[in-house]
Amino acid sequence: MQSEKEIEDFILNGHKQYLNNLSVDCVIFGFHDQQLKVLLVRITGRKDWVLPGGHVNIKETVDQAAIRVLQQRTGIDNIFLQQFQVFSEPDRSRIDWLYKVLKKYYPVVKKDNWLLQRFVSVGYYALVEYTKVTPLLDMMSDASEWWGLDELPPMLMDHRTIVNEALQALQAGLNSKPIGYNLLPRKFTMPELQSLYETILGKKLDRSNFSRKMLAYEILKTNGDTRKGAARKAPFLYSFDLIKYRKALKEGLNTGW
Amino acid sequence: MQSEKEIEDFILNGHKQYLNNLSVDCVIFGFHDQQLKVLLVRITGRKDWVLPGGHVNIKETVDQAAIRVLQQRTGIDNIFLQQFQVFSEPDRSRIDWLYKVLKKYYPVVKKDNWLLQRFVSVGYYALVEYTKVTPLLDMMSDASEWWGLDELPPMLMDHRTIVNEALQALQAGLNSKPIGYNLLPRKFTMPELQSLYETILGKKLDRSNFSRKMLAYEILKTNGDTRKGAARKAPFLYSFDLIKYRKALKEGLNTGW
DNA sequence: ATTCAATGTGTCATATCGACCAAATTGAAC
DNA sequence: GTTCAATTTGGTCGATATGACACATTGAAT
Repeated sequence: MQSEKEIEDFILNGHKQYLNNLSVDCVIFGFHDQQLKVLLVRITGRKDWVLPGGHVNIKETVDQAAIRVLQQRTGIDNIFLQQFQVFSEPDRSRIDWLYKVLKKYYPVVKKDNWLLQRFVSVGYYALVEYTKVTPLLDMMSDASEWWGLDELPPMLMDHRTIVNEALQALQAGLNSKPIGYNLLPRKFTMPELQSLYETILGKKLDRSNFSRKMLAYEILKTNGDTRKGAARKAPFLYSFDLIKYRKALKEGLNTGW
Repeated sequence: MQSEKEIEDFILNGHKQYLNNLSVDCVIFGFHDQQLKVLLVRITGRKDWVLPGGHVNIKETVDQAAIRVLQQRTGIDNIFLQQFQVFSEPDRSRIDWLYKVLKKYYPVVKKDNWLLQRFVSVGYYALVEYTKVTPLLDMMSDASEWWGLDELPPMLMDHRTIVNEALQALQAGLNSKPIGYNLLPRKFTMPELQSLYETILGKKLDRSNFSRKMLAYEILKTNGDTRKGAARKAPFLYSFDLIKYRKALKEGLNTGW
């Protein structure tokens, strides 16, 4: 993926190719086993985890930088992502720590290296279909795994905060962003959709009423196929009617006024 | 406010004191004559207008930079402000244009000056009480005025876009941010509050139902004082019950779920 | 006294909500 | 094959909220 030579070049000459004080961090959400998960990365030889992130090329927008990072991490194109907040505490970068890590890879690195400056980070949350992701590594990381939101490992810098804020943004966008569409497989059952809503909102919803409401929006379509395989009634398979779905989201799925 | 010497120092040495690729732009909203207004600034000797903005000091957060800009522009402390989006098109900065303007002030400026780099800007919207604002100038601007949203003057770079996005963020936050509180004077009448809602939402609301609903939230308090001065029944003066108001906003003023 | 807008209250049809029940359907157990 | 358990799906119903009006009253200015 990245050669030693490329990394060396990145460390030494990255300041010419990337914006020097700006980075992106991505909270990648997936949904599995009725749980929201986030994809985290472990720095090679370290025990703490970080969010997948990266720098902004001088020729690209911040959104494009985030898309690039996500593509490199998950192997997926066309990921839904949403900018939600800028994180800019002057001392958020843990420069002393980063210096040690860098020095391990590239012993002659100097203290005035561009990577050891202060970085302001643009926070994104991304939604992916859990099963489609193959967590990928690069030379700076030796692990890339899904973690349940309730059992997150120790995370570096302010990354834990970023996850929390991302979750809030996700909750806030439930009725106006295509969250169901991007987090579920193309075909899904009503109970699966409900379970997604329940985990994001953190509360139980009435099964019967939920179904009625979703169907009333007319954003779902089905051809009558069912998901068999268990000793119970086989639930119908639905998929989103994208045209109507997008239209409905523009108005917002609920609120008056 | 700023001496020639200070400006010269800013141009020549600002790159040591401020982040080199990051700025803030503020859409300052006020409410007057039943209209939303934004405070714009005209560059000295130019006819186009820009949003009040500024650079981020290496020791401050982006929020603090925005607060500083707002304070310098309006003379008000404790302004409510809300980050809403990052603007990062690589060519948004109109560097050629900026070069000409700079050169006018400071003829020996060079093309590699830090101000002529690409800037990513964090967009904020701010809410102020219209009457409390005294638009202030600095040496780079020769006018600072309120403009109605329907009659904005030509604006430089992507600032018109930023205003549009800010308005959408404002609308989206109407039920969860203290918008009424920050845009209206401390005491206000029910018709004034309704008019604010109507202009932000861009539609008429039923008077009777609006009043009933607002009072039902129990976020308003009154001591029975009225606003006299017109040939009609004097409307009651209300103010927000901050404790209940904040609590209500946390839940959101409307939606189910 | 007259005018005018603000306010308070009421109604009424309709929509929505939440809670609950009944019917239908599936694989598994026997 | 029949029965059973689990779960989906659809229907009911009362309580509540909404939106659109109507009507009476108030109080300040002139």
